[in-house]
Amino acid sequence: MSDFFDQVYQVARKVPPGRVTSYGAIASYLGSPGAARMVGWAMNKSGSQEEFVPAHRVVNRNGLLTGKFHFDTPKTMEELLENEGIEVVEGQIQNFEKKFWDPSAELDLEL
DNA sequence: TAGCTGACGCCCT
DNA sequence: CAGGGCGCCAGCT
Repeated sequence: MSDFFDQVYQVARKVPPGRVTSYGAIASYLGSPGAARMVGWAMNKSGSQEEFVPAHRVVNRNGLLTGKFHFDTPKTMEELLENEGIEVVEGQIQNFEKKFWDPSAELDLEL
């Protein structure tokens, strides 16, 4: 089971509330810097997972909510983030640099 | 079965 | 400074 996808889900679940990470960061953490696309694709499949996956805490390296349209409504992602104390304007996370949570740095490759 | 696409990222022109 | 193209791995048609 523990495939690229599962790894992504596990890391995504480890993202603390009020923090966000990027697809590339997760991909790099898993050992495939160029597989950022897979992370996004995994998020899409996250709905099939029995365990909830905070896909709203995963954005692109630009801090932009690129996948907000994949939620029930385009506003869902923004609301979830703002609900955690993250300021979002026009799908863009404010102070993204400060909210950014790097698994490679925080988890220190424990996985 | 083989090919295309996909919620990204970085390099090159 | 801006735009376009290639690379990544796996799932879906």
